[in-house]
Amino acid sequence: MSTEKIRTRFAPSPTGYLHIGGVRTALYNYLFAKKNKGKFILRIEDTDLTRSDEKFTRPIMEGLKWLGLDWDEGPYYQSKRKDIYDFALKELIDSGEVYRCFCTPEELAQRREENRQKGGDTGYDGRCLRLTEDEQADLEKSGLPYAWRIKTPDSGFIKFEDLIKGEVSFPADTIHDFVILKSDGMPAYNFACVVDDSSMDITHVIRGDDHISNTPKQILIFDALKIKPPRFAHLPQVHGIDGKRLSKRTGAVSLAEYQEKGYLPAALRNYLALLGWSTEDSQQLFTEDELENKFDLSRVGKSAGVFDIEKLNWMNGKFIRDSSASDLANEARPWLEAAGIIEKGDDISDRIKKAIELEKEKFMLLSDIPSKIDILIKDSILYDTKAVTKRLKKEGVRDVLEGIIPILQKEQEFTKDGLEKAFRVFCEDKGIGAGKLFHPVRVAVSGRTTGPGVFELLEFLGKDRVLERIEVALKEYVE
RNA sequence: GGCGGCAUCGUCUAGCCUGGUCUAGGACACAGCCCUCUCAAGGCUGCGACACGGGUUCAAAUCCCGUUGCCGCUACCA
Repeated sequence: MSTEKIRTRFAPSPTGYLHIGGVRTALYNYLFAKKNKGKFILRIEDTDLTRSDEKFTRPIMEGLKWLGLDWDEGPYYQSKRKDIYDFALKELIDSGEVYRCFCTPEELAQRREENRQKGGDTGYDGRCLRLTEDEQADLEKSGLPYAWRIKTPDSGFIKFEDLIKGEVSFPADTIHDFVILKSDGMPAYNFACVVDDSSMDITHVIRGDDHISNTPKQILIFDALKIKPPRFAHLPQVHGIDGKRLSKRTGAVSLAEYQEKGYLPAALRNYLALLGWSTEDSQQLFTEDELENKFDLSRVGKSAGVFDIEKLNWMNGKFIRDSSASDLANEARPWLEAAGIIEKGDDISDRIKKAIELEKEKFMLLSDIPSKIDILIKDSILYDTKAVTKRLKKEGVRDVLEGIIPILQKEQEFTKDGLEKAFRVFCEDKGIGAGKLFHPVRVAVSGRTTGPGVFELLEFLGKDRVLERIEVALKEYVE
């Protein structure tokens, strides 16, 4: 065991919302750091001045926090670290590892297209490397903007040992001299990434495997800088149900959407952890501590996974059922307010918590809560047409309901046990099946065929409201 | 096209390194049954996979080679 202090990082670029695949990458970085008592660092990769926007950094950070992925350091912004990249570039200039390139992006794109048509190599042809010193000086004097390219070897192999994929090897001649400093003065991705990973002492680079072909380029930069590269772990991709990269068409892709739909952070974390990682016994449900203790990069799979919303839904319901009514009520506050079940800023009453407790096993999402408990909380209810037809517009219902009223009135305690006993006796006396009474009563007092057990329902509503609703039902719906 | 990665139930996966205990285990979904005043929850049962083709071996999901398929990269984007 080395005593090396583990440091991981999540490095999103602020060019849009927080993608769910990115969130999983962040989670794995976080878990790996926690598991090894290391540090998790947040770095914002905003070197693309045209696509980056400050307005995206906030939702990214809020999303991470919501999921419980708090970072130990940062956020560092690459756009504010220009001096560091310039310094590294200076080193490479001094050691002769880089050269100026005066080709414009347009020229490059055109040449690339031509080469592609011809079916040839699309990489940079190294023409600026062949510029004579005089030519170079002239071009520079003319004020033409230029970029810096790194010299890459044209024979041999670039290999590295990936913690997940094993040994990965690239023929060097497939990697052409690439730009490390753009003509606007900003570092290109691979350069900024290398300089930062090294200056931030990142020990393990854990990222999506769409970066695997960037890795040899980065290794080349590390080598040129004479720095030992970190360890790499390339995570398999997360795909949509169509097997392609996750896209809007195949479901929600932004973390915010899951939050808005009523998923619990703990459930999403659990689900995402299992999308690519597993324990030997295939354990499905984890507490936060278990996740941090059991997570292990060596047990991350190699193949891409499909994001399965059905399983997430099940897991969310599972976590909801395991939550206390009081915690649930607090988590559900935004939805309760939106539904008018509580006023903005009000305390959540014990009555609401009790209602949540009664219906807890039926929620899949937090957003399901209001529509399930409203019949218990609101003053007036809507009668479902189908429920009315099925249970109230039947022969004998009037007799039964009218007959039960005095029984209800007589009930002093109005507890579920007492009520049940009274109801069963009533059925016995009348010689009718329990269903003949229970079903109409449920619909009469709740307007629905579904909900808590009738006696829990009656007890919760209380005598006055029960009687009142039965009267309404009798008057409006029963024939 | 070139380069790279990947391949076990519909989906997430265990097993593969260290061949036999695998008539391939778990979970979601689906179907049925049980429980039951409804809806759920829960329990039980069922359906369902080693991509294909060659080797190696007494024995292969596991090792080797090839084929196919899928995905990614191939930018002065990250």
